[in-house]
Amino acid sequence: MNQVAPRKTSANRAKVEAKILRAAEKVFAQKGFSGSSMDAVADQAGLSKQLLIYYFPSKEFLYHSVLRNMIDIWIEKMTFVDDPNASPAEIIEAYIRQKIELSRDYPNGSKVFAHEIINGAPVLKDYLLDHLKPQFEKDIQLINKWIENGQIRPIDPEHLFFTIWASTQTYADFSTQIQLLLGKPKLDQKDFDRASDFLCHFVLNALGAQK
Amino acid sequence: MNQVAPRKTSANRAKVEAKILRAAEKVFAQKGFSGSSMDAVADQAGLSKQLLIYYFPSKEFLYHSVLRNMIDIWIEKMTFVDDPNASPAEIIEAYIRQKIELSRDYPNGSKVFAHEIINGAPVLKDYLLDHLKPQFEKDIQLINKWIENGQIRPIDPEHLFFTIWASTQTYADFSTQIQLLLGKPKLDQKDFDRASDFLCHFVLNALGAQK
DNA sequence: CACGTCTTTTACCAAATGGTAAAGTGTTTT
DNA sequence: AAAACACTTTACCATTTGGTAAAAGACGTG
Repeated sequence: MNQVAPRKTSANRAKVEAKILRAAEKVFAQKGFSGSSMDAVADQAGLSKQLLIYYFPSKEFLYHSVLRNMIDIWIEKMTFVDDPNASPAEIIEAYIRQKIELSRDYPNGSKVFAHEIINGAPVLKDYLLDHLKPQFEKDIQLINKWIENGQIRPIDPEHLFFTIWASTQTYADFSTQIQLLLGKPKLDQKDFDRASDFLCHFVLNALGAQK
Repeated sequence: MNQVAPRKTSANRAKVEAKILRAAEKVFAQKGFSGSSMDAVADQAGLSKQLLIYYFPSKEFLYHSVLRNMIDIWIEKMTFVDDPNASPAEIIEAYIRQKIELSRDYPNGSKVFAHEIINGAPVLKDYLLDHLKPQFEKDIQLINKWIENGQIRPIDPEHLFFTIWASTQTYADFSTQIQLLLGKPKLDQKDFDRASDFLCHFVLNALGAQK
């Protein structure tokens, strides 16, 4: 039957699986699903292709696992925190900062999603419809309420989200371009802070939202 | 029986090449370079793989041709029009609108670039350094002058560009997601107009730029 | 130590991939 | 009409791809 102690082998397996998922995330981030090979993932993870296949029996399963590993935290950060006591400015500022943190902390995850969406979201489409869209519509309503109450300027709430998503995720997805133009080999904490500060001021000014 | 002037064969070749480039753009847009096969491009163009290879002797050459085909118009639209008589608001509004038009008119080109940049810009890096960066730095200076003159609020000019680029290109690159959330099978002219209007108002308000 | 279970390696394989070679067809030029 | 050129098809090929099968090793438990 089942062991009481967390069976040494299982513990090991979890570690190997985590290592593989990190490696796969990196490879898929660069080349997308079709452009990535199991061999490349195995190399990146430091094991043989056959062993990789032992842990993840197919490329599709591996890809789905990578997505599943990120999707919940991802969608959570794409929706507002529901705090009825906070002001619009506070909610939006917290929102922007957490999105930038996501780009900083999970650049590969962000790129995997970017590939998936550019590709037409063949895998994530249903999930986005079921989980992101309802949240999105709720958040739209909240923004419309703010507009009705005169708390922010009247703007197109849908496009506000598209703009915030795009301009926060660009620090992950297009980091190469940004590094190139800033003349930096890599974006550091200061760059992300500047990005957050810029975007918060920018968006709050655009909305005419007082802190 | 046949035209003498612009050598019938050459004229035909130009047409076939154009057809192939359109097809390749579409395929590369979906899967990126490594994810695309010559077979897929040939299929999309409606000819045999061998014939495709006759016109474009290698996949790399085809990819480079696709990029070369877009890059100049692309970089041109990423830089300000130098009109010393126009106000900041006018320049920026024109800039945003032309970027949105680019997303509307060349969604596949935009996605090919997106793949290329996400991938680390292996092909375009040098070109961006040589052509985009100098223009970028010139435009930064112009914005700093506006700030000094009190024509717009003081903001981080670099990040202003990153935000405008991201939020205009998202209507091409992430159109799947936007369609999904707007509940539309395709973005139409009205959607692009709304996006332009939103972004112009949004950015000009954020900058405190009077029209 | 012998047993079953989990892990790793070795050996293979059919399909897809980018590409070559050359034969055949059509068209233009001399 | 013949030579020269441009286009298209057919045949082929080495490598890479995702994946299977099974043997060999590692290891804790009875």
